[in-house]
Amino acid sequence: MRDIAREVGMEAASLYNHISSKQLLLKELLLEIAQLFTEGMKVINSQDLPSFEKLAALIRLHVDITVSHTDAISLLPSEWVHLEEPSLQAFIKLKDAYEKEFKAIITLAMKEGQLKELDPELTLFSILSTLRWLYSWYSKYSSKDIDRLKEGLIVSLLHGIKT
Amino acid sequence: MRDIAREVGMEAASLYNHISSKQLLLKELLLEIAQLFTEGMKVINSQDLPSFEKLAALIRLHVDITVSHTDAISLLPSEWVHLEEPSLQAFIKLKDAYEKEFKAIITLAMKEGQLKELDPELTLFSILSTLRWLYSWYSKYSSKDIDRLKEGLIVSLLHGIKT
DNA sequence: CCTTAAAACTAACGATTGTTAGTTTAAAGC
DNA sequence: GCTTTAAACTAACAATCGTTAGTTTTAAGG
Repeated sequence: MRDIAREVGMEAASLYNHISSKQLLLKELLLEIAQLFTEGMKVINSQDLPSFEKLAALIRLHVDITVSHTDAISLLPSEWVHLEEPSLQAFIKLKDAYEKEFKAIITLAMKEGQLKELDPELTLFSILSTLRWLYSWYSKYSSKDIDRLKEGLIVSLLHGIKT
Repeated sequence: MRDIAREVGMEAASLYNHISSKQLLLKELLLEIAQLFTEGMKVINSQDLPSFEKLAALIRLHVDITVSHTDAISLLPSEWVHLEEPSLQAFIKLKDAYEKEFKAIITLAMKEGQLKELDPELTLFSILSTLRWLYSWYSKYSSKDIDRLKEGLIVSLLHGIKT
């Protein structure tokens, strides 16, 4: 809390005029981001798209959220375990639901012959790992290149890199 | 330190008969793993293999180290930033060298027409992200399925998932 | 100008952190 | 059986943690 206070130019105690606890601060940051993904998934799933295109849209969603919320999203992979109940359960619920829907799209795409018939779990894991680590890396792309990054990821993650 | 002590069944102070500081504990864990990757890369690079096969070998290397050192490797992605000098510089040096060699193999594979001519940096990032997150996920595979996991990853990451 | 309310401050609390000092226990070698 | 040494213990330290209480400053409205 003293680090945060220094960063915003006040004393640690003064933070408590704005936020009631450190734990609540973490919760608000993480659940806000989780909501963004949940809503993005909802929008994409409501559209009448081929499942392969839904996967491409999900990749673009991750890039967009990463670019617009880089700081908060850098906490997501490692810090959510420090949430306390009931926030922890709420977060896990959103996370599990998101991954379940993501996997359902992958499975459907495989059934429809748009993807190779591989292990859907491994495929999900492989795509999500890359998208979750984006924040630590995307800064090498200028804001103008974000679209190129999106399409590059779609090729890498979906079409494959082998000739 | 008290948590670690409880886990090994002794008092926190007793740990100092075996290790001189918490910081040194972190350093030994992380640098040992970093060495494993560095040596693995050296072995693979010394072999006379097509660059595409070197990439497959690197994927197998990551799976092997993840399986054999799961606990220590789970610290690698997020905790290395807490290393103090000079260990921090030593670690970064190994990390940078590893990524540089990995990228060189990717670039060569592209030049030789074994991979599509994509952004090598993005390709590296995409592969490494997945391999670095393996630890949080591979436990769903039984020890007999490790070979299947390796080959599944090679397909996903290199050959691509699209039909 | 005076009042009021938001938001900063200082000072300190109890808990926890990594670590040290000094002591006791356990096991091995002569 | 005595000595020695490794490795456990208890007790406590200084520093840092999140947080609270009480006070002062700042700025807006009547």
